[in-house]
Amino acid sequence: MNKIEQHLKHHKLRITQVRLDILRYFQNHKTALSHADLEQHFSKHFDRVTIYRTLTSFLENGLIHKIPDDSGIAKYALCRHDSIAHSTVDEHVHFKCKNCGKIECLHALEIPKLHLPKKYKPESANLLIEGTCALCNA
Amino acid sequence: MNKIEQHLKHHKLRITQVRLDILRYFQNHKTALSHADLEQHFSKHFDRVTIYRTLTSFLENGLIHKIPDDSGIAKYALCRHDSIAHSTVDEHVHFKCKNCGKIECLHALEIPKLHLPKKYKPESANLLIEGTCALCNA
DNA sequence: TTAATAAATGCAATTAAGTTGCAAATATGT
DNA sequence: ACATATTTGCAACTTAATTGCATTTATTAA
Ligand SMILES: [Mn+2]
Ligand SMILES: [Mn+2]
Ligand SMILES: [Zn+2]
Ligand SMILES: [Zn+2]
Repeated sequence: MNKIEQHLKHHKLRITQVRLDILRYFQNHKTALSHADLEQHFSKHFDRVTIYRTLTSFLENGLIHKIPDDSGIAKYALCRHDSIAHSTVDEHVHFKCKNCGKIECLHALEIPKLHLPKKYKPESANLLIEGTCALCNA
Repeated sequence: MNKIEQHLKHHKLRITQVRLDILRYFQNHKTALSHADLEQHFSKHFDRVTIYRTLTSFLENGLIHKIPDDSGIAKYALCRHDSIAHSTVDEHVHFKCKNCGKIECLHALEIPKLHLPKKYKPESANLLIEGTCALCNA
């Protein structure tokens, strides 16, 4: 039982080929991925609906998170609680490059807590910064 | 020439019935609206494509802004530069209620500037806070 | 090792959001 | 009132995502 299989096990997901392959693919990419990205790469091997359902199962079981942007196309990236405990919701900033279009997780940057108007109860937050990324500025 | 007509004129848009009606509708609603919301209300009077194109023209001409959330369904709200100058990009926080589903602009809350990693050049930012709103907590 | 079973997959069909082309209608400036 | 560029309605189309169902597979327990 290798690392990736353990990762699935740990999140109570059955070990199947599509899950192993897509999980590894996420691990090898530092930028967020859309269904279309995965379909492009895996359509020879798996049905597009299976890819959708794989993303859904990863999302529901906390392996990945969804990153909203104004495009309306869902993008996902790995959660980083590679630690033992299945906890610590890691809320971090996302960066979208206007040049190359890629979205990155800035795990080092926390989203600052704001003082909301009376009676508003915050539970989670999403901060997306747009601009040009390090690579495109090089 | 009333207030709403002037608003359109000021943004170099021709004065048409659908624009007057939809602009007024935005002014009367404090929460963000989707195309579906507008279609629900206006389908008797205007074609759905016309409503899409009205939103696009409002967006391109700075009357409204688009608010990204994880639903993938585009929501829009009025920009508030009712001032004379066509400027001052007002970047503010948005709040989405997990109970009633409504999205509000928190114009009073600015998005804090963060220190990004080297070579990243920020240009704009979107912050969406989710939780329960004042009304749902009352 | 096998058998039982719950879960996952592939495929076809469907829903839903948004876009495009084009002819007809209309707003605006002269 | 006229000329013209813009806007509108309608039909068709694209794209993203979902659903139903029969088949296959992973897991657990005999
Ligand atoms: Mn992230
Ligand atoms: Mn707003
Ligand atoms: Zn870039
Ligand atoms: Zn609410």
